Amino acid sequence: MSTPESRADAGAIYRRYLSAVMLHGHASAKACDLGATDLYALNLLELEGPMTPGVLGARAGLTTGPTTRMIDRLEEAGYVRRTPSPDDRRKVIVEPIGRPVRLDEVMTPAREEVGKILRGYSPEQLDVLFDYFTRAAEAYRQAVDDLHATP
Amino acid sequence: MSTPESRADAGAIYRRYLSAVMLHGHASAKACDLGATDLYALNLLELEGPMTPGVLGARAGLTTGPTTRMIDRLEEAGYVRRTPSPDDRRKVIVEPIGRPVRLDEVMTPAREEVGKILRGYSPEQLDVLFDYFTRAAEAYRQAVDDLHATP
DNA sequence: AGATTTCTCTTCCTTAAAGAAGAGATTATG
DNA sequence: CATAATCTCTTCTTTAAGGAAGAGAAATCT
Repeated sequence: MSTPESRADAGAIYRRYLSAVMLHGHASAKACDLGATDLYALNLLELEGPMTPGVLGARAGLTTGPTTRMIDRLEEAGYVRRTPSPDDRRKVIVEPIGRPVRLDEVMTPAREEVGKILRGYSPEQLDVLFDYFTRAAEAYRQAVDDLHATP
Repeated sequence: MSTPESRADAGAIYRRYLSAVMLHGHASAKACDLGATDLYALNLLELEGPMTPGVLGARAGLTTGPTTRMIDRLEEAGYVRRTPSPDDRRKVIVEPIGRPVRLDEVMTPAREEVGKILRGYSPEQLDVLFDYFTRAAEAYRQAVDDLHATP
């Protein structure tokens, strides 16, 4: 499982892994009646924290009309909350509410399975994995920014 | 970076990582004018290999009409190819075409950045990571199946 | 062989999400 | 202090994707 030959299809393994993650995310969202854009916004909020409808819409590639309605949907479904901005009364802050309950629930089986996998590693191995998670997350976040900058 | 305290927010790190991966996948697809369903189908094909429109549509949660049109879109965009099934002339096999060029291109910056990160690990550490990728992919794939089974 | 089922595709209709334009409120600017 | 700019939201229209129903070809069953 770690011979030089097997390292050759590292790319394939990695693509397969990414596909599985994406597939699962999508399937979970669909099971919660969450559209693609709504899921995108939730991921954005999870990753970057609370932001105004303006920037949220811009980063999701939406004009203001759809942005308002998307936030309406997310708020009604309990994923998000609108708070007036303290320093500018025109603005609104959209913040994710803890963990989206419904989504969390749907993802539980996968999380437990992954947890099982992770518990099979030694502390040193876990250090490697979480080091990777941290750095890869930042790399992907950065890549999204760049994509958004040069369309 | 590996103290017991930091292990406490393992969940947060992992969620953040998943969000970043999803976000990047979505953003890349959008940059290629790929809708959510089309991306889902591509991931499915990447993960499970060629399949008929029937099963593809079923696994994507579509009826036959939208399925045909989705495959039309993917085929026209060069992501997929239709081949007549050799053993049943009613059937069609939908197979992904190598790596989707356009999508591949858009994802290049992230891939290179992740490659850079991976090259920073020792062979033993890479073994751990790829072992994880392999097992997690299977876990997610299984979870999607289960989601699909019990809606 | 004839009837039935299976599979894909086509056509028409419905629905959900996105764009455009502008109103109302608030802040910044000259 | 008045004008302009900013921010969110509303309304109306457009577009893209999905559902329903059925046709045509081919396999399966009796």
